[in-house]
Amino acid sequence: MKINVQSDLQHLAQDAFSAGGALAGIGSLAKETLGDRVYGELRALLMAGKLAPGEKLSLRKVAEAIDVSMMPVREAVNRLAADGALEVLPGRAVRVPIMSLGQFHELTRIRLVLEGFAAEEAARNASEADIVAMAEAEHVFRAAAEADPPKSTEAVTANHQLHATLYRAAGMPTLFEMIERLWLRAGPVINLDMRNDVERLKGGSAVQAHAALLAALRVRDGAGARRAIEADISAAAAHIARTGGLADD
Amino acid sequence: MKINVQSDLQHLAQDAFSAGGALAGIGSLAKETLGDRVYGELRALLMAGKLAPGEKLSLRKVAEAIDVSMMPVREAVNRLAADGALEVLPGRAVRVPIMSLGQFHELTRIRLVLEGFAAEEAARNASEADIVAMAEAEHVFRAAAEADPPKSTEAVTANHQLHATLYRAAGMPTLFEMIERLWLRAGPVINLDMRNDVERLKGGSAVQAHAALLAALRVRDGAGARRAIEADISAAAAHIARTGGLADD
DNA sequence: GCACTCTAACTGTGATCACAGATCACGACA
DNA sequence: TGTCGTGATCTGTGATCACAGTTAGAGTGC
Repeated sequence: MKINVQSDLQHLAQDAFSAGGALAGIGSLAKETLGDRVYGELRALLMAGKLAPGEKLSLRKVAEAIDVSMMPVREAVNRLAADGALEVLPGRAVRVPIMSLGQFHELTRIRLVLEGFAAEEAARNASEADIVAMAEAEHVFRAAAEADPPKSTEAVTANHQLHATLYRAAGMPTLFEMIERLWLRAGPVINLDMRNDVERLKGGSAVQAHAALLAALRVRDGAGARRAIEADISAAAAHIARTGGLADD
Repeated sequence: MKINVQSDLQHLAQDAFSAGGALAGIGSLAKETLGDRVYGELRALLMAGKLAPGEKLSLRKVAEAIDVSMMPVREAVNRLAADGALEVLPGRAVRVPIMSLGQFHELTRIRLVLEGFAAEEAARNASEADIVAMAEAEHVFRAAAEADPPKSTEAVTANHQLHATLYRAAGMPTLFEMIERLWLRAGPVINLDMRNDVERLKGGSAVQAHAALLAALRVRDGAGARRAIEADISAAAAHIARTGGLADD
């Protein structure tokens, strides 16, 4: 497991090198620090579920894997810990938090409120370009989910892109950040599940919810968009609560 | 201004020394790091509105003021920046974020959703002890607000305690943390306003909302509790939007 | 063969130093 | 007197070292 982590980190380090160059051109003109880069890489790893709950990280190992000193890693880990995406135990150890069933339920209820609100706002404010982008993401997601065998990684990415585009379209940056933070917490659980249980993708509840969402958005039906998102979240959460192997606590 | 900040920091450093000792006995048995202590002090400063929006901080000055090295301050500032409570500008500067009117409106809308939800949950789950604690906080708040001259600092503290007790009573720790983070962002604006415009306290809209809240809680009226909190937030936000001196952007 | 002890390696935390970029005040020139 | 340049100072970032506490594994005793 540790070995997998390191290989993942090295892999992402290379990706981030090129991706960083691309982002430097597109994104903010402000030069990003090394700490920002490490933060982004660890964040992507967590969001994609590449780091399993309970998995321990070592600042030195991570630093060596992506070829920087310990300092930027410390900064990144501290920020992720502030986000609740990592946990720094008093006993000199940092790990991916282990979520209990109760915590997962709470997270789901908050997601219903916050993402439902964002969906309703997005129905009012989304541009045509936003809706087109979401339709494309939905198309990619469905293709990946219905492939045989399902392309789980692509499905996870497309699913996130679909949701992120929706929430960004609400036009409330702070709300978007808060939701992203929730996804960061849920990522290890949700995506680990999606990858381990690809059959769920073929069930179609997600595809169905996404279709209903797009239909609602096209007629600016805020309540309908909220219902669609709530159905999507609830279905996924119910499945994970059953099979996610969460601690009883 | 800078001088005030430093004196505030030194003041809090002394307070935190004794408070830390008390907390060590009451709170988590895990020994807190220096970084945690600095984080708590800066957080308290921000929450109380002692640091004005736009005010610049210096890692070295803060470190010297509370007599630690730069490292714990770096960690604390990074965590606060992740919370959105501080801002690290690319151009080697860290400051309290300046909130625009639009950002404040967004923050208020999110607060209405999140704190309204928490109030509704609290109405279901609050214990008698919780309600008693809130009644006491309300009493302290009213006394401080109606005194002549109004004791603004005490009022701010009591107000926060009242709300915090309510949200904690919802029994959703993650939700509570998210709300606290919102307060941390709004703190510099809200409390700076409360201190500068103590007359608002005498207006009674807050006192009125608090009374309605307690009445609703006592009969487990979730919808009523939500309405009371929404009224409290809306009234305060409307006042600040008028007189808070927020940037137009 | 099993349990225990002790040590060596490893952990995050904190301090200190080096460095490049930003800032600001002082001084020179027009 | 006004404006521009310039260098001393201060900024956050990153690296390196020291340290105490934890952990895991090898060795020893039963």
